[in-house]
Amino acid sequence: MRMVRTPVLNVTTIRRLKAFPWASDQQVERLLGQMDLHHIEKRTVLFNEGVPSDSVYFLISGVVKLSLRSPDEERVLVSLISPGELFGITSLMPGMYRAFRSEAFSDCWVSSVRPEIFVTTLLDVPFTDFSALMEGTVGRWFALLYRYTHFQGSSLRQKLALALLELAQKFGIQDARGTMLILQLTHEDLADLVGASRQKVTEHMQELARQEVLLRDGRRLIVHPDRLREVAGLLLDEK
Amino acid sequence: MRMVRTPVLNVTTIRRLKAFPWASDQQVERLLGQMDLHHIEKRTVLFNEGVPSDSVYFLISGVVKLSLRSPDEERVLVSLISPGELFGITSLMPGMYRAFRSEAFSDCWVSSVRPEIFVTTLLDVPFTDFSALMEGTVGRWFALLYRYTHFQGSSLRQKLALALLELAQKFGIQDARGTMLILQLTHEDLADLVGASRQKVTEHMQELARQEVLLRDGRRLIVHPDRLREVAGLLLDEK
DNA sequence: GCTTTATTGTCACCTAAGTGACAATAAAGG
DNA sequence: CCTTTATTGTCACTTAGGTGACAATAAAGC
Repeated sequence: MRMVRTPVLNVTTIRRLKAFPWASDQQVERLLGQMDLHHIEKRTVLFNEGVPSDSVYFLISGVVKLSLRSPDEERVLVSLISPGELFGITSLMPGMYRAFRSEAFSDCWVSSVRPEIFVTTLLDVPFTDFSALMEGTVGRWFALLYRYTHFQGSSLRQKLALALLELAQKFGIQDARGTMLILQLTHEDLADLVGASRQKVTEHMQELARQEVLLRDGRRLIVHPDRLREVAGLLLDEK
Repeated sequence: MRMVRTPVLNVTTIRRLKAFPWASDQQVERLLGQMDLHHIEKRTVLFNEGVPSDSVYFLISGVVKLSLRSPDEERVLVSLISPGELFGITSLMPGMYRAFRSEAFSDCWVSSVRPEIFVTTLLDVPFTDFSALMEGTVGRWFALLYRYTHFQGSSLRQKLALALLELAQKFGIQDARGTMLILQLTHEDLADLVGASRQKVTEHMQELARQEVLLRDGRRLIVHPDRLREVAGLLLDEK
């Protein structure tokens, strides 16, 4: 039997980890009183991508790994979390699902708390207000991060589909034939967006048009989000 | 002479653009009273990467492009902003510099406001508190987005350098020989992190060791952040 | 210390995408 | 309408990195 000594979680620990440097001792103490402590063994999954976000986590010791599965079932390692870091912060935005899987990369001590408590303790403001503001501001960054992490391990074809999907959400209007992008994009713009050459984008766009994933009306694009999602290798419930 | 009609910027406009849906009419009105309005011609640069962040922007009409220059002087198109979106939100975190260049992709109407005013009007909380909390929570996402956007148009060698640089910041301790990563990483982990094959990572790691950008002490890595930055193709003042 | 398992090193071969070069269209400007 | 310029289409060729296969080490378990 392996002995595990429970770490002390007090203001001193928090200060040593350089977490929440702006918060007062009282605030930190109040927060600590409402956080619980878990010991997580290496390779244990804390949460999976796609599940509802209902806690904020704080890493006390060990290393946590954030990952994602790519279209070809490989795992993309998105980030490694070091002690003193918060993670699982999709829970600070309303109705969001986990974007990444988090699992213990080594044995860890982790503390968790409900996002409402986290916010109201550290900032004297109603959670719903804070949360809505977060979504309106940082939500866009998040969509970007989503696209870029999904680019990893994707083919040009899949990257194009992901990029067009994002454009359809932002610039699409419904049309009898699908979703029309109200935007004059050249193949060169698309190439810059997915990090590819103009020529290959031309080739793939023709291929996508041939397969009726999209069609061109002059220089306007009309796309089928469902088929794009399929091409991008996303499950139908994602995003 | 081209006529430009100044758009009306009132609560109705904001509601039509579906911006700040959570805010009350009074809040929106107070905010509008403190925002100014600019007409920006196509291709005009609003801000460049690397300059201090001192305003939040709101796009009323047109399209704004966020971009980045890659190691080989190409431009990476990071995102296209649609009407109703906020951008330039690095200014919501303390002391941050612009990560991307923003320029008008078409003729635009843009409104701007100081971040302190933005936050205190929409949320009844001191800006410094809000800003610090943002940094402590969302700041990590931002670092991730930074790495992923810089991956675009980089070679495996450069991606490895970027990834190791991030790891050095998180898991590095000073050592006589450089910055030691207190982390047992296999080449396979690194490969998952940069989206490459294990074999090629092995080859490049040896090459980097041969050029004394890093050295191995058993399974521990000791890196030279300055040389990594050079390999990654970052200017010395970046990050 | 010896066996087993994980990691690293190396190579030949394959493939997706980059590149240069140019023709074919389409849009824009007078 | 005609000219100029931007965009798209196509192709042959090159290249970075993926892949499979296996040997050489190193670490872990007993």
